[in-house]
Amino acid sequence: MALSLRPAASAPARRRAAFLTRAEIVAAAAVVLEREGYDALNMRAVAAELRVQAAALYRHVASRAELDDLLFDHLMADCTPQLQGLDWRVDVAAIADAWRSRLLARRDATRIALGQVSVGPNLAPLMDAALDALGRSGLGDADIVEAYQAWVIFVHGFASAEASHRDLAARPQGEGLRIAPLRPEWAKAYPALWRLADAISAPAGFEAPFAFGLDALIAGIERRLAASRPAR
Amino acid sequence: MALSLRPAASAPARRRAAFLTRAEIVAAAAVVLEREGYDALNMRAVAAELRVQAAALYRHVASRAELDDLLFDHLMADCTPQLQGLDWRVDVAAIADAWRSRLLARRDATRIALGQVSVGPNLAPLMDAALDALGRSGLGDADIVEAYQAWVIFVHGFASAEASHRDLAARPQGEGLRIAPLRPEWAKAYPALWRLADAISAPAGFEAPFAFGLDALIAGIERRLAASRPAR
DNA sequence: ACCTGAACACCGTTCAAGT
DNA sequence: ACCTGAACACCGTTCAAGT
Repeated sequence: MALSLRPAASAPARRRAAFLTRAEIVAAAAVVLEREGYDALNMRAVAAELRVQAAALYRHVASRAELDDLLFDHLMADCTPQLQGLDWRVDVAAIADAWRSRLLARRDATRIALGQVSVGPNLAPLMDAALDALGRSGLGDADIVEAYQAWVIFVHGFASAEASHRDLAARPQGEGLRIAPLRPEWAKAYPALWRLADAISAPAGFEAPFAFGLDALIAGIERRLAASRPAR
Repeated sequence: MALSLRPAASAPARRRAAFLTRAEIVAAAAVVLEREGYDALNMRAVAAELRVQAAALYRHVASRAELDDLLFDHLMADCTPQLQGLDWRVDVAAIADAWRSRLLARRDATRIALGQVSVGPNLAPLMDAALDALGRSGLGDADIVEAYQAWVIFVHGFASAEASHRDLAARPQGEGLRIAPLRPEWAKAYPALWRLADAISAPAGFEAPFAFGLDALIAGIERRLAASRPAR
């Protein structure tokens, strides 16, 4: 092998000006995610974004799982909307809309959210706003927690379904093979499924069913309130 | 190297009696899943369960993703409950309960469901039963689809949350580090979160919030019905 | 203390060669 | 036609060695 004639053009990658930080790593992960998607997000890609070796990341984050945790919280930064603080129903709906919109606005955010369990500095104000709004309805603590669980599962579930439908629809055509090929012999056995299959696999939109579910949950809370204080 | 003195004791793994089949592969995948969990489910493990090389599987399934699809449908076999077919509300609730129970009864089923999009022979009757019951409410087709979407997302979302909470709680202690360590300085900034954090991270149970959400959705359908035929 | 270079175990997938 | 054996690319993670 001949020695390279060029000096140190692509040289030993001169040391970085400063040390790595967790925040820098998380921000780089967010860039990779937005640009290449979750399937391309890995420790080597994040390291390359920072012009660093993958092993260097482990000095600052414990594992890939922890990075995902930190990343998800990062994606939810400044998501809490301005609230009027008067009508709890309005606020609960506003937070749900903001949360859902953010999940859909950050590429593959719902795929990361799945393994997510910890509460970071960006998720905390969002959760607090939701719990506070639910509390202003007059519900007791146990009922607030129940309603919150149902509400947050609904918001995340809907965003996940919408995101994965959008991904599927955007496939190069042919990759979409995995989409339900309903079998002809089911026409008679499963008439309701047969009749509605197209509408289900290519829904007109997600706003309407989202609003339907959200309204139903809010109405459910109102009914519970009415039941708990029977007379006035 | 000396020749082995033992004859064909652990010999060339005598050929299988019959050819592999898709059904056999899916069943083996289900066995591995139940015994070792989703993290240990991979092509080599499924192949080993069948005493076959991993590459052999690709003659019968296109990819790991397709195997997951087939596996999920397999896990939902015979899940459709006996329905009275009279009151749609009762039936919608019964199907939701059966669906949720099955998701929770099959180890890591909710983790597979996430990528799931195709409709197999076991999912078809379940979906048909749900759509049929919703249709018996008197809703129009567009509304049936909306209600179904909200309903199925709620059922799957709840089962996912319950399963992942159960997994987390079952960790050897110490692995649970990823559970939200709320920061002390949040006590004042996020009082609602602070007050309810314990109840949220260690919910008393999932039956109650599940029933709450399900009732709310059914009540939401009733309200829509009432709105669409104002007088009788 | 922090990062590099090299390695290890693991996993989905392909492919030529056997039967 | 189906399966084996071997390989490839890839990924999370570890660790001794450099600075």
